[in-house]
Amino acid sequence: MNKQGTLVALLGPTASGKTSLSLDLAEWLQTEIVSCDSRQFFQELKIGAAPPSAEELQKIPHHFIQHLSISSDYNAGRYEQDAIPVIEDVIARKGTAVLVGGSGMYAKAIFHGFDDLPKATPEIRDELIKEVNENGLENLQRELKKRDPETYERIDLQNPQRMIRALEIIRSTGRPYSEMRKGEPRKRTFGIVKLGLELDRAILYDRINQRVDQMVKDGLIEEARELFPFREHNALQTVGYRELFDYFQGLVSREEAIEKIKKNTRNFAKRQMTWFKREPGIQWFEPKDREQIIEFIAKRLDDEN
RNA sequence: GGUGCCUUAGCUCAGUUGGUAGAGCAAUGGACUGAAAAUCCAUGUGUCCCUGGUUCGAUUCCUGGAGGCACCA
Repeated sequence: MNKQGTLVALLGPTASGKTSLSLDLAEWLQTEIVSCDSRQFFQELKIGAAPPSAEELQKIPHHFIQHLSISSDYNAGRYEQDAIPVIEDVIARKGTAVLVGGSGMYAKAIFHGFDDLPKATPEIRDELIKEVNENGLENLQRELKKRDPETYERIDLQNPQRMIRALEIIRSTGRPYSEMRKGEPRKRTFGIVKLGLELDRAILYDRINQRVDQMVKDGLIEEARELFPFREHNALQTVGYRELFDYFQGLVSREEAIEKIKKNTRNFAKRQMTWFKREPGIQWFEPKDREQIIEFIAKRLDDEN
C-alpha cells in the first residue's frame, strides 16, 4: 500500500451525533478535524447548519468550518482541490486526520475524486437556466442527444440541474461531456477508514424533530430573518432557511414553516443515507457504541502498519 | 338517560345504486462527477370499529354492541 497515514472518515445523517463523536476521535487520535459538511462551511449559518460550538472548535483544530461567506460560490470540485492538501498536511503532521460530515457528494470527492473538467463560464449557465425557465427541458434534451448521445443515455433527462451541467460543459468546450468524464478513482497518498453512524429511523426522526425545536429556541428564526435579503444565494438553498423565508413572505404560518423544516430535514436525512449505503467499505455503528468504534479504528490502524 | 350524526391508509377525509376501495398530506425506495441541506425519478401501505342477519356475495342494507362528537335533559 505504501500509504503515508490514515484518514478516519465519519459519515452519518444529520442529527446522528457525528460532531460529538468526531471530537472524541480527534482527541483520542491526537489529531485535527476536517469538515465534510457543505453547509457548515458558511460563517453566517451559525444555528441552522449546527456547526461545532466555539468551545468545541477551541478544543480541537477544525478545517473547513465557517471559512466561507454565503456570498461565495463553492462546489464539490473545489472542495476536493482545497481539502486534499489540507488532509495531507494534517496527516503529515499527526499521522491521521478525522473527516466528518454528511454531504455525500463531498465525501465522494475525497474518497473517489472527480475528473478534471474545464470550468464553465457563469454566462453559459445563466443562459441555460434562462432557456429552461422559458422553454422547458425539451430543447436541451434534443441538443444533448445530438451533441453527446452517450451522456444523453446516461443522465436523468428530467433533471434540469443535470441537463444544464452537461450542456454547460459541452457548450463551453465544444466537445462531448462523456469524452472528458473518465471516472477513474484518484490515487490518494493516505489510507481511508470509513465509519458510518446508523440509528433506528424512528429514533433519528425524533432527534431531528427535537433538534429543530432547539434551533428555534436558540434563535434560528432571527438568524434567518437577518439572512433574508440574501435568500437567492446558493448557500441559503438550505433546509431551515428556505422554509422560514416562505414564512417571512407570508406564504406559510410560523408553525407550518417549523413543521416543514422538520419534514424536509427528515427527507434530507433519508437522501443522505442513500449516498452512504452506496459507498463501499463503510463499517456501520450506532452512535452509542464508542468503545467498539475506537476498537475498530485501532485495529484498522494496526493493519495498515 | 334521550335524540341525531360519525367510525375507511400513519393523519384528514372521499367512495362503493351490494362485486373487498382512493385522494391530499405524511411515509418509503432510488439516482446523482463542480448548485448536492440542491435537483430529479419511482412507490399505495387497509380486519373499510366489532357482532349477528339478509344475500351467490356485505366495507356498503338490517339487528345488537363499543368508541367519539353535538344537542336535549
